[in-house]
Amino acid sequence: MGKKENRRAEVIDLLAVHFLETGLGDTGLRRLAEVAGSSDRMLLYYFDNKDELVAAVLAHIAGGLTAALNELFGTTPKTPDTILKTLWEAAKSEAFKPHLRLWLDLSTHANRGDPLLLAIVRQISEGWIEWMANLLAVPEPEKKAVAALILAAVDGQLVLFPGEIARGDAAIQQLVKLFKNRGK
Amino acid sequence: MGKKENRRAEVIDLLAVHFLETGLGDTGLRRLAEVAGSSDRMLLYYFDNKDELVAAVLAHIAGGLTAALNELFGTTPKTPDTILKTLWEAAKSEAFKPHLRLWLDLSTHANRGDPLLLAIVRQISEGWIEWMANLLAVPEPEKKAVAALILAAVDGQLVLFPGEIARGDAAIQQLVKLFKNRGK
DNA sequence: TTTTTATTGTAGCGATCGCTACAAAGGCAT
DNA sequence: ATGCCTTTGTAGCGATCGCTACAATAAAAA
Repeated sequence: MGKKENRRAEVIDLLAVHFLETGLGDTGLRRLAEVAGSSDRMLLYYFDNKDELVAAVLAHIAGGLTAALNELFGTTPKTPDTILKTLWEAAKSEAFKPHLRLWLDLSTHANRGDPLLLAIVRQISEGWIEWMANLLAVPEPEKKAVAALILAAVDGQLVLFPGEIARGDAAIQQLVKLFKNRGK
Repeated sequence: MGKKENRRAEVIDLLAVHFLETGLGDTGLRRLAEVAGSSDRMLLYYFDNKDELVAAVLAHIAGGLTAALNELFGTTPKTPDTILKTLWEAAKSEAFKPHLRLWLDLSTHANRGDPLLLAIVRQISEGWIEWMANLLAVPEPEKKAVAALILAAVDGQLVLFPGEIARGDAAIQQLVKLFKNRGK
C-alpha cells in the first residue's frame, strides 16, 4: 500500500539533489533511474509520466528553498539595501548557487515556450515577489516593484557572468548605494 | 570554387533567423537543413560539425546585434537613466526580444557547463559591458559597475517574467528613479 | 489454500540524434 | 574524349529518447 508512496518520496529527494547539481539538461529516464537507484520502468510506475515526475521534483525543491529563505530572512521588515545584501550573499554561497542555476534553467525553458514549466515558473516567480514585498520596509505602492528589481538584479548577474557569479559584486554594490541614497 | 562559401553564408543567414525565433533547443541537423533549404548531409559539407555550425551562426547574430545597438545608441555619452530607458524600450520591442531570449539560452547553457558556449558568452558579455561603460556619463571608477547593473536588471526581467517581459516595467521604472536621485 | 492485487524485470517499439561510407553527378582542364 | 576534383543524394550506423506490452514474482485478502 504505502510502499509505493514511500519509495516515490525517496526518489523525489534523490532526484532533487541531481536536478540541483546538473540542471534540467540531463533528465533521461534511464539516467534518472540510475541516480535514484531504480529503473526507468519503476519511475513510470511511481509517476504517470516524465512531466509529472519533473513537476513533482521541482515542487519539492521550491518548497525547500522557500523554507530556507524564510529562515534566512525572518519576518521583520528590512530596508531594500539590507535585503539586497543578504540575498546577494546567499546567491553567492555554495548552498544557494545550485538553486539559482536551476531557476535560470527553468526560466529559459519557460521562455522557449514549454507550457508546463511556464506555469510553474510564473507561479514561483509571483510567490517570491509577493514574499519579498511583504518583507520590504518601503511605501506600499512601491513594494512589488522594488522586490522585482532586487530579484531581477540578482538573477541578472547569473546571466551576465555565467559560472563566476561573484563578478557581479560591483554591480550589486552600486544598487546598494542607490538604495541608500533613496531616502534622499 | 566559391560556390561552397556562398551557400555557407546563405545558410548562416537563414539559420540565424531560425535560432532567434526558436532558441537553441531545436537544433537537430535534419531540422536545420529543412529550415535552410538543404540537407543534413550538406550542412556537414559546409561545416566541419554541428558545433562549428552553431558557433558560426551565433557569431553572425552577435555581429548583427552589435551593429543594431550601435545605431540605436550612437556614441555620445548619456546618463544612466536615459540609457536604461532606451535599452528597456528596445528589450520590449519585437525586434530585440528574440535576441534577449537567445541570450538567455546561451547563458543558461554556459552556466550548465558547456565549454564552447561558456567562452562565447563570456566574450560577448564582457564586450557589452565595455561598450556600455564607454557610453555612460558617470565617473570612471563606477562605469563598468553601473553598466553591469543596467544590463543585469534588464536581463533579470526576462528571467523573472518569462514570456511577458513587459511586466518588468515597474521594476525598471524604480531603477530609473534611483538613477535620477543619484546626483544626490 | 486459492484468488486477487501490488510490485518489478525483460524486451522492444518507433522516433530522433550526430555523423559517415559510398557512389553518382556535375564542372573543369587537358 | 579522358581523367580529376567538387558537389550532392541515398542509406545506414549505433546510441538515446519516452513509453508500453507482457509476464514473473511477492504480498495481501478471501
